[in-house]
Amino acid sequence: MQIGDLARRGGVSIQTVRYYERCGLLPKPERKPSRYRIYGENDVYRLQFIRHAKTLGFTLDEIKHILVLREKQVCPCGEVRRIGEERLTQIEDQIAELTRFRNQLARAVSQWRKAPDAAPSGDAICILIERSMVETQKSMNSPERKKQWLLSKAKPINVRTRSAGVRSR
Amino acid sequence: MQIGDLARRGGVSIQTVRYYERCGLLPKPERKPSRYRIYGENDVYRLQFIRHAKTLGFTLDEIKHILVLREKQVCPCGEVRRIGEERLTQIEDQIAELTRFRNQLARAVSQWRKAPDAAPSGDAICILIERSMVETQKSMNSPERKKQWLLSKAKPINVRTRSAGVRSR
DNA sequence: TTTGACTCTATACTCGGCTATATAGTTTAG
DNA sequence: CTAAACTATATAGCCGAGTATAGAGTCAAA
Repeated sequence: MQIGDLARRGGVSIQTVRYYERCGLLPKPERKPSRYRIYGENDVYRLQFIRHAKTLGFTLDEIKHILVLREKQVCPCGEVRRIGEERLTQIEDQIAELTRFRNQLARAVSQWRKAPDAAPSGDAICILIERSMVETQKSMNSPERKKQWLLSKAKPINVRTRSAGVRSR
Repeated sequence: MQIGDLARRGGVSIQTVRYYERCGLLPKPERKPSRYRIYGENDVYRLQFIRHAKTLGFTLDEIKHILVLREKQVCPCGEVRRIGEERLTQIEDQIAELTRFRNQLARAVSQWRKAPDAAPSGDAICILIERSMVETQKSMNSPERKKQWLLSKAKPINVRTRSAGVRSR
């Protein structure tokens, strides 16, 4: 099996396969005399594993860590549980934060719906925003910044950007 | 007023002020003969406006657009409303998506809590993840990818990274 | 044999909003 | 006068997970 087949079956692009190899997520494969990479079924499986771990919110670094443990014959279950719990907490924090944000924005927007347009005058830039500035400034307590876990998961399988045979330009 | 004072009063770093100028969010200021930038009160106000629009989820591009309208004496209220509604919808979509994700992950994690560790064997990589693979694969409908509005707002005023006078190294 | 499909490496670019560094000139307090 | 504190420009880097491009080599069918 060569790289294109692996990419198709693994649901990623060819560049992604090579990228994963560079990152150490896929092992350096054997090569034909032409230097073409040769893959087997276990590589397909590994790609699917990576894909699934990604849908569970694991970063590539974390997945790599798990794969390395596995290669050292060490059971990765503990790590997996730990990361899972951690990610769950982060997601919940993020939802809470987004919800607070949504409420603040919703309050502003609902007032904007009622408010009439105002011609620009003086130093003012946009009275809608400026009004909501005054209103929210009291309640603007900024929580300290945490690392964000931007839903990397939503990305849906990423089925080959451009199908084979379409030459660029 | 020179750049450091503006930055302090506007709650951003000096580099950010210059960055905003490059981006067209702040006008090119007058200069002293030494080429030092000179600012006035309206620049402080403008910075605060930008900061506040950012907390409402506006991107710098959108804020710039509003400021440009304002400079052309066009009332930006319509745009502001439109962007506000749009951002609100996006945030709500994002919360919904994150919540779905949270549920999926929570299901997996709660099973991992109960499951015993398993020594690595055969082709398997991590049975915890692999098990949740089989279980969720049926329900894995991947919604098409939308632009994310990663809570740019949480960033809390960004009060000068390094206080004046502390030299690097 | 030639065309088209495939693959190779290396490098740069994407997104957004900054931040950091190097090097040089200016201003102010003691 | 000198040293600290400030400012200037230009350029590169960060984060994550890839994507894009250039230029070259390989392989199979008609």
